[in-house]
Amino acid sequence: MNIGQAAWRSGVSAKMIRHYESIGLIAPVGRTAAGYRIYADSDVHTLRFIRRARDLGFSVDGIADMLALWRDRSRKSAAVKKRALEHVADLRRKIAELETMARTLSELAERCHGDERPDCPILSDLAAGARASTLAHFDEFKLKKGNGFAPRRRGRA
Amino acid sequence: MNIGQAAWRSGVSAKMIRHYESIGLIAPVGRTAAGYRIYADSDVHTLRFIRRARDLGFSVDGIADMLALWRDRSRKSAAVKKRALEHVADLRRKIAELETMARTLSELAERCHGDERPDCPILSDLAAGARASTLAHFDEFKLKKGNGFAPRRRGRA
DNA sequence: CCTTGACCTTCCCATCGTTGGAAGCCCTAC
DNA sequence: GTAGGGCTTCCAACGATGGGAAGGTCAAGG
Repeated sequence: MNIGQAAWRSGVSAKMIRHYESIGLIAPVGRTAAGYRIYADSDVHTLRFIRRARDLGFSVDGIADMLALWRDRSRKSAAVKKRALEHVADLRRKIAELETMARTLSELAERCHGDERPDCPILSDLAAGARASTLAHFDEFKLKKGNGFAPRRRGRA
Repeated sequence: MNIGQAAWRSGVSAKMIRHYESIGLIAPVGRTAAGYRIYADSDVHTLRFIRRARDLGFSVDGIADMLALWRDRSRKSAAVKKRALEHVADLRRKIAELETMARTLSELAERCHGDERPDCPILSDLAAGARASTLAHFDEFKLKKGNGFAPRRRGRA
């Protein structure tokens, strides 16, 4: 079958199939005399695997790992589980991050009148700026710069 | 002060300050004869506002909106609240998405022995592929393609 | 005076996953 | 044989950020 049908059957767009081939996630498939890519059912199967992994939020690298494990019939399920749990941990981290944002922002919004008046704790918070999360970067910065960086007087700033 | 100190004080990297200027999020600042950008305390204040908004997950467009509201002293707090709550809704959507992934994946991982044996429900699930989330695309696809697209026989695929 | 080193400038490239478009060939149905 | 779709490749963009090169500038110190 052509790439269009493979895309349709797998749920991976033709565009992405070509992309995945170009970055080496999937091996190049055969071509017709005219240069059209030819896909077999097994290729569609692989593409569905990829689609499903993508839906679970795996990165391309992660998908590559999972694909390799899938194809390795002597794999240990421990290896698969490990990968999966690492990914779950990543997801949880991300979720916690977003949760913090959402919580902070809805707390601020709750305290906002939301009427005709201009005063609003949301803007006040943003304007105040220097708070916990915003202060963290000072350390990052000092660390990143190899330190010895602190409030030394800068030229004629 | 120079860009480096403005970056240090605001928590926005010099790189990003230049970037924000180039995309019009912040107005171009004055320059010395040598072309160095010159920042005032008020600029640092604006940069901190941006930094804080970014920490709350606002996109550049969102930040631009918030900045405009901040500067508009006749704004209605309702407008600010609306924007903020829209963003919270976006965050919640994202969180729900990630939650679904994490939950699915940890359920699968829970059922995985995680030992020397090769069989693993995680890989089985990925390989099965065609399930709820993965089937959704058929509709998307048909819709996107203007329909009348269904299983019509394709040439000699 | 000249060097050193930290700073600044612009410009290009990379990331990550995905989509869009353009130009042009191929295939099939009518 | 022509219209229309599908296929090909290549180039670009999104969002936010970082890395680095090549070169100008500034302050301090020998």
